[in-house]
Amino acid sequence: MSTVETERPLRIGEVAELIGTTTRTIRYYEEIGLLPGAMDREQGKHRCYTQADVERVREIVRLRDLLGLSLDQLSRLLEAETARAELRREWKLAESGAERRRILDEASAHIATQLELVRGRCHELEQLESELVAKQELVSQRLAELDR
Amino acid sequence: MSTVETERPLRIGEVAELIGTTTRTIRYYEEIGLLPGAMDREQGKHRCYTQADVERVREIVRLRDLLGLSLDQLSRLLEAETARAELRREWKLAESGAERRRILDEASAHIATQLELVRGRCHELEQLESELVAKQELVSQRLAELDR
DNA sequence: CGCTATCCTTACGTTTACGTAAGGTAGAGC
DNA sequence: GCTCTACCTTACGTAAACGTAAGGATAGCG
Repeated sequence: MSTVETERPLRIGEVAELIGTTTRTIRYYEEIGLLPGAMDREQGKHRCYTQADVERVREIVRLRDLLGLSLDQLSRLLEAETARAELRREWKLAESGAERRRILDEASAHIATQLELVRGRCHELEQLESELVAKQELVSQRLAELDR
Repeated sequence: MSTVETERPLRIGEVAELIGTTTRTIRYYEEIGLLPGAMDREQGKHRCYTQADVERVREIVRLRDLLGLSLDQLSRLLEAETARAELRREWKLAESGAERRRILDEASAHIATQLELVRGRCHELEQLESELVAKQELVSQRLAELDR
C-alpha cells in the first residue's frame, strides 16, 4: 500500500529530514543503544533505513517530547519493544502455540507499561487543565461583577 | 484557614523540603529570574518565603515536569504571572473599574495561553494513549485466536 | 573511471540545569 | 554574649543531549 516506491532504502539524511531532526541525533541514538546498530553494517559503509526504521525513530522522538524521560529511561522503556521487533521475525517461525502465546504476553505487558505511564501523565495534565479552567472562571466572574 | 501558624516566614531549606527539591534549585531559579529576587533582601541576609512563594515554586516545578519546556521558555510563559502577582497588590489599590478590568483581562489572557499549551499536550498524549489501546486490542485479539 | 554530494568516524565544543565544595555570616536558643 | 546550625556568595564541576569541525571514504551518476 501507500507509495509506489516499494521500500527503497533510505539514507540517514533523508530520514532526518523526514522526521524533522538531525543526522547527529540519529547517530547519537544509535550510539547509546536507543536504535539498533543498523544490525550488520560494516565499518565505514553508509547506514540505510527501512520505512519501519523511520517509524521507530519517529516514535522515539515522539515519546521523548511527550513523556519527560531521559534517553536512558526511554531506552529501558523501549528495550522490550526492541526485543519485540526481533520477536516479530521469530513470530512467523514460531510453530508451537505456547511460543506464540509467550510472545503475545510479553508484547501485552510491554504495551501495558507504556499505557500506564502515558495515562499517568495524561491525568496530571488534565488535573492541571481543570485547575486552570477554575482560575479562568474565577476571573470571568470578577469581570462579570464589574459589569453590574 | 488551614494551619494555626499564621504565615510564619519559611527559610529556603524548609521550602526545598516541602516541595521535594534542593536549595540549589531554588537559588538557581531566582538567579535566572524564574523566581522574583525575594524582592528587597539585603546582600548576605537569609532568604525568607511566604506560603504564597511556596505555591509559586511548587507550580514552577510542576510545569517543568509536565510540559516539556526549557526553564527559559517557562520563564517567558510565567512572565505574565510574575507581573500578575504584583498586580494582585495593585488590585486593592485600583480604584477605577477600567484599571480593574485591564488587570483581569491580562490575567485572563495569560491563563488562556497556559491552557492552550496544556490542552495541546493533553491531546497529543490522548492520541498516543488511543494508539496504544489499539495495539493492545490487536494483541488481545491475536491471543483470543490462539484459543479457538 | 572520475566527480561530487552525502556519508563515515573521531573528537572536541556547547548549553542546560543543576551539584558540590570553600570560606564566611546570620540568627535562634541558651 | 556565645554557639551551633542553617544560610550566604562565589566559583568550579558535571551529566545529558546533542553541535560542529576535520579528514577521509562511499555511492550514485554520467
